[in-house]
Order: sequence, then structure tokens, then C-alpha cells
Amino acid sequence: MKPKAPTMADVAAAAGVSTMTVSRALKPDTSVSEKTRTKIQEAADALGYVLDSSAANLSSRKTGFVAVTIPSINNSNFADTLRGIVDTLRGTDLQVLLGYTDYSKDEEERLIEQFLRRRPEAIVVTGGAHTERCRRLIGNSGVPVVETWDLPEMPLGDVVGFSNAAAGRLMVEHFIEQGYGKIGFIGGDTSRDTRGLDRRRGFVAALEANGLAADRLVATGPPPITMREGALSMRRMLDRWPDTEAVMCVSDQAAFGAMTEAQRAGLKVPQDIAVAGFGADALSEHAIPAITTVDVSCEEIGVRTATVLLRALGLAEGTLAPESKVTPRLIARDSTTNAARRSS
Amino acid sequence: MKPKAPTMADVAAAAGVSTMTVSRALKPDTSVSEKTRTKIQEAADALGYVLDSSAANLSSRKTGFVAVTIPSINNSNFADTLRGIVDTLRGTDLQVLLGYTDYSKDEEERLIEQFLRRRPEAIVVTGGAHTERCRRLIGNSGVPVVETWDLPEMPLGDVVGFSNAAAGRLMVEHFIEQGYGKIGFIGGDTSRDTRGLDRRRGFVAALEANGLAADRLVATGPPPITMREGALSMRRMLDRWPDTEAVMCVSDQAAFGAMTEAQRAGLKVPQDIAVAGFGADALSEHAIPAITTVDVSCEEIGVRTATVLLRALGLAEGTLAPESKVTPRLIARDSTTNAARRSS
DNA sequence: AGTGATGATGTTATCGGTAACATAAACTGG
DNA sequence: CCAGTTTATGTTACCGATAACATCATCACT
Repeated sequence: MKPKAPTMADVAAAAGVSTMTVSRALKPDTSVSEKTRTKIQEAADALGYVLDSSAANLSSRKTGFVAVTIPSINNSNFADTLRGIVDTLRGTDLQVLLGYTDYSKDEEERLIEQFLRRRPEAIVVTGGAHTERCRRLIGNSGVPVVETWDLPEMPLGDVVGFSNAAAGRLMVEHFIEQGYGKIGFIGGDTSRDTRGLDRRRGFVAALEANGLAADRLVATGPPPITMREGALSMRRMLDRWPDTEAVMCVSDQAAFGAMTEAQRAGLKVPQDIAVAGFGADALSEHAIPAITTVDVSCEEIGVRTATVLLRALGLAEGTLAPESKVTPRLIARDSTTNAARRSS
Repeated sequence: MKPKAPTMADVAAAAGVSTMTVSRALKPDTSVSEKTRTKIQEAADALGYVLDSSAANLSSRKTGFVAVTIPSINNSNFADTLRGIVDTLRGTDLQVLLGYTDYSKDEEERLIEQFLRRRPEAIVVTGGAHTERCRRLIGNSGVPVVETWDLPEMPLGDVVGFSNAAAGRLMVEHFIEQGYGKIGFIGGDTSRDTRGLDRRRGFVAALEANGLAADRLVATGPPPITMREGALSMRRMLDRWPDTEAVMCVSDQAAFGAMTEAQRAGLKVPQDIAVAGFGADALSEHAIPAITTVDVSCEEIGVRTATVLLRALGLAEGTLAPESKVTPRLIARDSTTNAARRSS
């Protein structure tokens, strides 16, 4: 049934050359005469030969792997970043080895350990919070690292991210500008989603800096924060603080869940309550009303990350690394426009 | 800077044993005395030793890779299936090698070719449409394959999927039951998204079987079909056939875009026009009104796929393979409830 | 024609593990 | 207490490619 896959030696024999010549013929930019290259190509096709990377990796000490960990697959923001990475890497012979941590540092450690055995040429992780052992593993590996989606205090290597706290602050400023005073936050489990927590921290700090109460905080369960979580949290928010005027949510998904829950309860958005999200998902644009959100250029983070890596690996020319800091940008939409309320 | 990573030989020397004993000590279920195992473990930790899979793969002819291709990362349905696969594989020493085809058969071929070099132990592809060369490559590899999300006429190996045509038919029957007569479809580029096309085909066939006109078809651009595409398509639908009573969309995302566009145009859903989607995304549940959709148990597809593979690889006991056919299930919601219209 | 540069190909020695077999030590039961 | 088995460990021979160096022909130009 399975008559053993042909090896390079088989191809070499069939073409009447040495394996070294076959090896060369199968790569671009190597000196092999057109004639023999054709001959070898034909022999390879006839045999159905497929190169064995394991062997190539071992011999050349290059695997072509880039290890990437993201918290969740089912999150369009991280998916956008991943897409940015993969698309930028397309064309090079680098391949992404993807793992998702489920927002757990221990799981991240497990993944990184597993990945390091594959001898990746570069590592991309999400966020700046890691277990001590994980930091050590990555450090020892001597492989270029990029931390994304955050601005870690003790970076492991390169960073392409943004200040999550700034994103929270940005929204508070917007709310205040719009004249809202009783402002709440939905999202942020205490231990896992450190980035969401940072946004909440920035949010709280900004409220306090403006002399406003920062107690209307509804912590959702552990991530991923779903629309349902957003909806449940909004219900809790309204039960506990019925006079809340504006709510920022940890993600656009949560914001949508929260907003529709409020609407189902008979509230008008933004007249009765304003809702904002984070992430600039398409959802926020199409929802009715359109949801105010913070854009952090998820895909761009991926593109820059990959670019940084290509530079670090000497695979892309240019001395200037791309700007590593992404600036969160507020997109004001109808869900937080207070004009209606004021005029009514 | 990089003093070369320690090898198994280094660990063996440090622990005063042979490399073979080290190799055994690092795997479970191998006979090594507790004492030496501890000694080796300590030596390995002290040296910061990390096993090199490339070498292990070459020698043992096992890579632990499962190659998986999905059309798009940014699609929550495929992401769910992927999660089902990854989660089910967790615990085994199999690792997913993920690629996305961008709905292109040529890209799929390119990916599969790239993946085969890594000598995966199993392959998972989405759908049953592949290039001839791709079929050949997979066939020659002698590796177990699972095709998902479809019921191919000429399967390459195992199948875990559903009839996309049936999903389209299901929705038509629901529309008819609700008393709708002028029914349209949004989505389906002619060449790329074959599954979306199958849904449309089933949809058209069912309309005709019921003696209804099946001409209200708005083809979106090439996938991925975004909310924006859904919105644009709805506008075209309404321009061309203003009296349309119900519309099925190729995905929930498209349906949401289409529905909100109709609402922005002043139409009431479902009173003025009914909208339905596909995929049972959380979005459809939370939207206002909640959107009628077809549930195909995306995650379950992934779980079953992984289970089939584990069986095929002899890594899971049990002779009975899981049912490979998933039955699309209609979830009727407010967006297609005609009661309001009839009563008005 | 001679000499060095260039291009095409072959030879040899690994890369870092593991399978398979061999061996030595410890244990079993009558 | 010994033959027979089990357990722990070592030896040897690769797995399938590629790096590095060697070789040999060809070509250009003085």
C-alpha cells in the first residue's frame, strides 16, 4: 500500500546525478545547468518526489518556522493581527506555527516549550505577561522575539503594540467631552486578560483624574468575552446602577451584546445610555446605532511584527525598523453622541 | 552570544549515561530507573536543554504534525471548527500546522505542497473542491485525509461535513412555511466559495421545486463576504427588486450587514422584509431582531474530524468512527417571522 | 598557449536524534 | 540455587538532506 516515499537519492539515481545536484536543482538561485535541472525536475515529478523538510532542517539548521501565540482563535482582532503576519510572511519561506493560549500564561508556557522543540527562527507572543519559566525558555533560545498588543515594562525583545491604558483613557475623555458623568466599564476578569485589565485600569485612572466616580465596574467572567457576557453584564450594570449614562466595554463584541441587551430592555442608545467598545470590528460599524470604538490597527500590528522579524532575520533590507508603537485612535459614532439627549 | 544549543549528547555526558538513555528518560512510558531519570532531568534543566524535534522526526519518521487548511482565519465558523480540532488534539502530541487558502484552490495546492514537505501525519482540508494536482499530491502522500464542511462526490478519504445544498433548501422551506413568496439570495461568487455556491444552488432548486421564481440573486464579490458586502448587496437587491419579501444570505455576517442596511433604509425587519443567514454565529442571536439562521455545528465538525483522525492513526481506541454527516438545523428567529405582516 | 576566473558537479562528513538489537543486572519461582 | 524472565542500559546503524570543500571542464584575455 505505502511503498515508502521516494528520497532524494532515488531522484538522483533516476536522473543520473548526485544527490547534491538534486538538492541544488530544487532550489532557486543555485548554479545548476538548465539541462540537468530540467532532467531532475522531470525525474522528481515522475517519482512523485516531495522534499523532506525534517531532513533539510536538521542538516541546514533552518526550519523556516515562526512560532506565534495568540490568546484566542475566535477573536477577530487577533485574527487580523495573525493575518497581517501570515500575509507579510508569504513569499518568504517562513511558515507560521500557530498556537492559542486561551488567555492562560501556563498554557502559553506549555505552547512555547512545545514550539521551541521545533526550533523556530522567530517567536511572536501576544502581550507582555509571561511566566518566569516562559521568559527563561524564550531567553535561552536565543531567537528573536516580538511582543505584540502591549507595551511591556520588561520587554523580552522587540515590541509592536500600544498602550491599553491609553485606549481606556481615550474613551473616558470622549465620554466627558460628550457630557456624560456616570460612566461604567464592562469587562476585565482579574487575572487572565491582562490587556483588557489594562484598558480598565487606564479607564479608572482617567475617571479619577477628572474627579469622577470610578465604581461602576462590572467584571465579566474569564475571557473570551462573548456577546452573551456583554449582555449579562449590561443587565447587572443596569440592575445595580440604573442611572448609568455611558458604558465602555472591553471589546466590540461585548459592546454589541451590551447594547442590544439595553435596547431589548427598552432603553434607547445613545439617548438613554451610551455604549462604546474596543477593537474597531466591522460589527461596530454596522450595528444600529453604530458603536463608538477604539481602533488599534490590528492588522497593521501583524504587518509590522512580521517586518520587524524579517529585518531581525536579515531577510529584508532596510535599516529602519517600522515604528513599533501603534497609537490607539478613537472612532466616534452614534452610540455615544449626546446631542440627542441634550436637545431632548 | 549564542553558544550553540546543548544537544542530547551534552546532557548524556553531564549525567554520565548514553544518549539513548537520555532519549528514553525524556519520554513517558519508557523503562528508565527513577534514579537515572531524575539525574538526567536535572542535567537537562541545568543545561537548558530542549529536545530538537527535527532530529527526532527524521529518525523516528513521525512529525506529530496535522496539516489543516481553512479558507479564512477571519471567519468565526471556520475558527470554531479549528478550535474543535485543536482542542481535541490537545493531550496527544499532535500539533496543528495551519494554513488559510483565501478561498483559492491554487493557494490550497500551494499550501498542501508546502505542508507535505513537513511530512504531516494527517491532513484536514475544507470542502471537496481541489485542483487535480492537489488531489494527486494528497493521494500520493499516503496520509489519512479528512474533508470537512461538505459532502464531496469524489471524496479523497474521510469526510465530516454536511450538505450545503440542504442548508439552502431548509431556508426556502422555512420561508414558504412563513408565507413568503418573493424570495432572494445574497452571496455566492461564481468561482471561489463553492460551499456558498452550493447553498445557493440548493436554495434555487428548492424555490423552483415549489414553483417559485428564483431570479432574485445578488452575487457578492469574491469571499470573504463581509458585513459591508452584505449591506451593498441588500441595497442592490432593493434597487432591482423593491418588492422582495425575504432574503437568505450566505453567512450571518452578510445577513447582519444586509439587515442593518435595510433598517437604515427605513424598512422594518421582518415586517417589510425578512432576512436570514447561515452559520449560527452569536451575532445572529444578539442582533435586533434576532436573525434566523442555519446551525451546522461548526465546532462539532472539528471535534469529529479530530476524532476520525485519531482513530485512523491508531491513537484512539474504539472501532466506531463518529457519524460523519452533520445535519444542518434551522433556527427560526424573529427576523423571518411573518406573523406581524399577516396580522397587519 | 598559459593562467586565473567562473560555472557545474561530485565527495565526505555531519546535523541530532531514535529503532533495533545486544547485553548486563536483578528478580522470579520451584 | 539455577534456568527463565524482566528491567535497565549501551551499541550500532541509520533517517534524508545539506555545508563545505574538492574537482574538473570551460572560457576569457593577455
